[in-house]
Amino acid sequence: MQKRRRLQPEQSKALILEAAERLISDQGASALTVRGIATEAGMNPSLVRYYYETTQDLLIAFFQQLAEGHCRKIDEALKAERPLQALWNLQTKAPSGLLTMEIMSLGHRYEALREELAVHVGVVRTKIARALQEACAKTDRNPGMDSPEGTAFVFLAIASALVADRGLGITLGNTEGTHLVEAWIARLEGAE
Amino acid sequence: MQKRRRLQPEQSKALILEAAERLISDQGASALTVRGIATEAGMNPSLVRYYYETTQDLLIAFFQQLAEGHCRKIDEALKAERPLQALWNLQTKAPSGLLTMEIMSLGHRYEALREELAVHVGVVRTKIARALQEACAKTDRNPGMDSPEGTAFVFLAIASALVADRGLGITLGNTEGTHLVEAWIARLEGAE
DNA sequence: GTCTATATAATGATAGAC
DNA sequence: GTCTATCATTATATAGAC
Repeated sequence: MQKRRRLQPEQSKALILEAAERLISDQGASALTVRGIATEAGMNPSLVRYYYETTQDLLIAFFQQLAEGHCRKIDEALKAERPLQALWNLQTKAPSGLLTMEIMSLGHRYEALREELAVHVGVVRTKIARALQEACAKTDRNPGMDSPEGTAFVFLAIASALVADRGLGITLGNTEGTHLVEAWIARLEGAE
Repeated sequence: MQKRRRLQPEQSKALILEAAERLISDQGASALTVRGIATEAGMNPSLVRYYYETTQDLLIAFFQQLAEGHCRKIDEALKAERPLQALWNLQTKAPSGLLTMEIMSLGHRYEALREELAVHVGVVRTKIARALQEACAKTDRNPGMDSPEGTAFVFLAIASALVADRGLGITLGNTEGTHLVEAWIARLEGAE
């Protein structure tokens, strides 16, 4: 194998995590091997292990970066004119269709990842719950929203299912379900 | 290894599929190996391959059996006094928490399984959509339900998320989300 | 129908040269 | 920081004895 030109650690690490994301998205969690990542990133397998001792370490780093980016995008969406619709777009229009599902599956296998995942989901749901409350307060519709957390859970559940379906080629009811949610959002944000 | 007493093919096949279900539920899709199944089922690895040539063949057989059982349970639930609540119980009280998620992940990997999965999801959603229509017609509430398929999609999305959350130890908003859905069902079935 | 034995390939992991 | 070389383990898969 040809020697790569010497890179900064941060560059190599970034290449590794990008390769991991591509592999999981395209081929599923079970395709995530050290060798596969190395090939995908155009480097030697040993180099992957040099930066991440175990597969779980790599997964944790990968997920933390993903979660951080996700939180940033959520905070951006919250500043939009219609935050709920922006959040809905963020959660459903994501290009990496099955990534979330594969991460849950990996969380089933790796205890440490599962804990990270649980924390992140908690943060996201709390953010969305707050957005729901604020939308209700602003438009005076449904001002006594019974449970923002419960509604946030439902909101995210539908978005996840939509993305998973798209990844698996399932379509029955998706368009109509999307319309139901978007109509509900429009009503809540007084934009109908 | 001690020789097992000679079994009927159907018995051995059943043992294999049961072992597969336990493995996937407990340890995730990536734990599904011929050796793992054989150990779990108390038989020789070669015997597993005698009945199922490839892992994909085994998965297809496993899923078809699972899907068949699922359809049977749905049809039973449809005969209940409150079919929608019975369906909700069926979809959310399932003991095998992460099984559905793992199967979707496997579907990501195995093309043939993905197709089986898509067909089954279509059948289930259609059954539930019909139940929704009938419930509306019966109680004269929301008689012009705009989209039974869309509502069925939403119904199943929330149920799946609930089960996945339970498997991963995520709880934020689940209780409240459940109440939202159950109240909605009660209203639809005129049982409030 | 059940098992032993084995071939082949891929896995995670380690030691060490450069 | 990057690579070669190698190990033990585990995977799928076959051939054939009983």
